[in-house]
Amino acid sequence: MMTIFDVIADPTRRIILDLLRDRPRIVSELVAELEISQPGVSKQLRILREADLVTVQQEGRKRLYVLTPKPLSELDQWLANYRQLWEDRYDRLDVYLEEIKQSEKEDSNDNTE
Amino acid sequence: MMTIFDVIADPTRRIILDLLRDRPRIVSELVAELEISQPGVSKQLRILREADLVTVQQEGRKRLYVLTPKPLSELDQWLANYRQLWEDRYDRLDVYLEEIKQSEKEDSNDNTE
DNA sequence: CAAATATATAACTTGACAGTTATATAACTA
DNA sequence: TAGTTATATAACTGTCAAGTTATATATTTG
Repeated sequence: MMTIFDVIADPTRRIILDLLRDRPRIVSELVAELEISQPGVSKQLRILREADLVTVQQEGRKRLYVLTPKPLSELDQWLANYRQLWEDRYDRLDVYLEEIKQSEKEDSNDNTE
Repeated sequence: MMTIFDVIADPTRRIILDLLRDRPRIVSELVAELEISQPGVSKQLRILREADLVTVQQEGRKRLYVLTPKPLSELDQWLANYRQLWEDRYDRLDVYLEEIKQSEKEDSNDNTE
């Protein structure tokens, strides 16, 4: 099965999600925007459906795809563990070590021989 | 080249990031935690390096890997476009449509024959 | 210096997945 | 009902990346 990480890794699927963020779309609209074949689009839509990132509304012979973004919150939760780290950058070991690395780089000029 | 989406899509790399979130580690420590070979770990570390998600500190013959989480903010920015959508769920078209879908499902019980 | 340790790189294999074309299914229309 | 439109599914192909083993590189130690 595909994790949410796998699902959003694909650029085509991200484009679809971004399009649906604006408004729901029928398949042919998505096909028009994406530069791949109609079956290719349907294939990605199936994956998005199985990940519960979209739902479908039958409209006669058309199908309206609607964004249901809730599963993205899982990604958000994972990210939350890191958010703090990149936000307050000043009392962190990694920054400290990077500074060391920088000064060592500057030193290492005379070692070249 | 690999996008940040590709980088975090791999479960091994996510484990490495999560381990480094706790504290910096030398390669052999990471190898001990992950169930793949040492070269396999080194390969993923290279990808994390190229994505600027980690930096290395040479410590004698050991190498200390340190998390530098800033590139994850790109992912965060992408997510930000959706966060609002799953948070306020009550005036959204998608929820409305999902309710319709639900009641239609309940109706379709008598069609089974 | 030789042996041992720590890590990286090279070459290779394999599996998965995105895209393709061809076809099926279903709904509307003349 | 026959034809057309809209979408999905099936079968196939090619690419790519994750892991492997073997080897190279670099550092420490006796």
